[in-house]
Amino acid sequence: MPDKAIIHVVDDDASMRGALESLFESVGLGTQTYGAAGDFLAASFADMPGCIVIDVRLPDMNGLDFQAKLTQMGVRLPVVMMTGYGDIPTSVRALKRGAVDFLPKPFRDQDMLDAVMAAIDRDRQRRAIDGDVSQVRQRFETLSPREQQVMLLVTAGKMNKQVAGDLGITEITVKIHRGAAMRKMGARTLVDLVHMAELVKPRRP
Amino acid sequence: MPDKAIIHVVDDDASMRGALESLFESVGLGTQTYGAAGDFLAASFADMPGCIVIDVRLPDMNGLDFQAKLTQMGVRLPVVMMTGYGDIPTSVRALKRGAVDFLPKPFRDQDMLDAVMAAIDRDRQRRAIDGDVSQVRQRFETLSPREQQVMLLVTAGKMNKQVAGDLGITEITVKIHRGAAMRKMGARTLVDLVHMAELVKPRRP
DNA sequence: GGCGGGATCAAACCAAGGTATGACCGGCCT
DNA sequence: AGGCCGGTCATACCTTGGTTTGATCCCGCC
Repeated sequence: MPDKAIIHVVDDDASMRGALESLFESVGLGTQTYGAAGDFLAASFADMPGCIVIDVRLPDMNGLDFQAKLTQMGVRLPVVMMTGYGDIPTSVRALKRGAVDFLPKPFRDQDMLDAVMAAIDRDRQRRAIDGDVSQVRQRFETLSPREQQVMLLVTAGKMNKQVAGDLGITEITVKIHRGAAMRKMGARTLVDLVHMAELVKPRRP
Repeated sequence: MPDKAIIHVVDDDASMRGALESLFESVGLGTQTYGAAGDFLAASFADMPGCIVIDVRLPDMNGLDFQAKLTQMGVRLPVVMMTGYGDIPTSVRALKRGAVDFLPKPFRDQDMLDAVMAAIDRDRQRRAIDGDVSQVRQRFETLSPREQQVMLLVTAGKMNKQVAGDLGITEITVKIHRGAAMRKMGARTLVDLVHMAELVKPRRP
């Protein structure tokens, strides 16, 4: 494990914060606590792997709005919801919006730990994927505009001469751009380049 | 729309079955009703697009077991759960296992229709993807064993001579198998073949 | 026995991919 | 002005990809 996971606990009940903190610390998980949703959103924290454990009903914000806020702010930590007075529609909505779990209070320690572990796992997976994608995107940005065009056309299955035709240039020039793209992207083969182009293009949120 | 969607309603309450049937029919959705989970599971039906609407608490089976049974039987219709006496953990479990929605009774007609529409949509998307995948897999099966091997190695980025080395044959033979694979798979370019190999290989359930 | 399919290989040939060298141009920054 | 970068192109040369023709071998099936 490179980074220790951090659990962000958001609850207005101080005793609950304390209980969760000692629970998480007891299994070696780092913990950060907040008394209000706003406190968390205002806090700047290193973007470390982990998750958020939050009560759906807080004085300053409800869980659904909190989720929306996170999305809007680009915070992509998985969320585990808990509640003392929740109803089914709320739990359904939370899960549909991506919450990992939804625990009614009181819950068993083990259930909370299971939920948190699942959330951390999801976060690690997302980070691994996002890391690859952004690395490839970053390299793609270092290509000159022409090189980018050529790469996209080539990885769409066009032959050099077709690319040349599409761009109104000669095949030789295409070869040069293509070679430069391969070098800069670190692609050994065309197949590699195709897979990278896959990561550059699509949107799947 | 090629096929009309069918909603499978499973509930032991006859009046609920009737109410849902008329609700769905009123918006042009085909409906099939069952008084018990076993009735549905025993019924053989054309695999048409649609979804299942089922009460979580039935005399012969609960909703969670029903979901497991569906998976096991290879029935992949989306499930909308409903209940009169559900609790949050049940709803959470159902959604985590893939249910599209979970509606407490009584529900508003519009909520049920929204859920069913979302489920049908999900089903159509799945069918579209599955259709492509199984079509490619089917074509892949028509390749001779050698052609399959060559195709997989080539789409992994290996050069013909490397493939030849790996398989202990000459480059010429590789070219022949490769050409045959392209023809049989209907791939115009290597890029096409790479994308098809993508569909043949992975598992994502 | 003969027939077909799968697998193997070779020779010959053509098309496409890839690199190196060298050159010219235009814009931009110092 | 000079330098750098991006883009363009050419010539030359080599590697890889891809097809055709033709041939051999083995195996299972009618």
